[in-house]
Amino acid sequence: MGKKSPLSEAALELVARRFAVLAEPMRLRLLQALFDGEKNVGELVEAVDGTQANVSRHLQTLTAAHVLGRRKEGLQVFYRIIDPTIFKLCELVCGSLEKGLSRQAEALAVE
Amino acid sequence: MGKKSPLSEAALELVARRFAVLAEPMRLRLLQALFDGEKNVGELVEAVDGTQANVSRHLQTLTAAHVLGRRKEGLQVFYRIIDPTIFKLCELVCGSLEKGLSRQAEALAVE
DNA sequence: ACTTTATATGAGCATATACGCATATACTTG
DNA sequence: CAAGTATATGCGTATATGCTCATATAAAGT
Repeated sequence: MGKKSPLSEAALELVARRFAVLAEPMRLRLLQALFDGEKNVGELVEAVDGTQANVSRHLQTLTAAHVLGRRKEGLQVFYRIIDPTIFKLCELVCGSLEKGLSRQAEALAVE
Repeated sequence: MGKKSPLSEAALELVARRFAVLAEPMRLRLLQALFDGEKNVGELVEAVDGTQANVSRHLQTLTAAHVLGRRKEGLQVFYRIIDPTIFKLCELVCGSLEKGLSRQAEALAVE
């Protein structure tokens, strides 16, 4: 597949949707909590300090987007990251933000 | 800087904000139009087939997020991508989506 | 100074979505 | 089958944001 052809409108909406899934602090906290492996909902609720209902909803969103995988074991449901690009995406953005912050730091130092 | 420490709430909001900036089809179209170099607003309006007002707003959003840079030349304003991570971010997401699509294609073929 | 051209912005409307509360569903155990 | 536990979901509300129309600003030419 080529790299230069412009994406169709439908493809752009998929890309946008993907970024939107990552555009919520609570969902990022969930992903962060899952960085070191699978957890069940109860553990996640505690890890991110949210309500059960809200955490559950965000987990649905991430699962529907194929970012997370779901595994049921008795009463509990375990979630895990199944999209390996998530790690790199977060690294890239964090790196970019660090540069931005050091830029700001410089500006403050100068003035 | 370490790679494993959990991000603060403030940092997570910055990361989320960054993803949110990329979570709109129109802004992605603008970025796509700028992939091969700087363009002025008029050219962008035509390239993405939007209204001047709307394009201008999205350009402000992207500029405020330090994704785009601005250069004024007479009556015209030229925008360009100044954040090099944008390219990699889009590549990663597109790659991930392609996998998703081929997964869907397989599923269709099987059933 | 007036007009024209390029870009930005204020106001209002429509839509999306995050959150909380309550309740439903699914599974286990007695 | 009743009760308890873990997770999901319907509903209402508040907030954010994208879009359009109209208008404002800024720079250039006459």
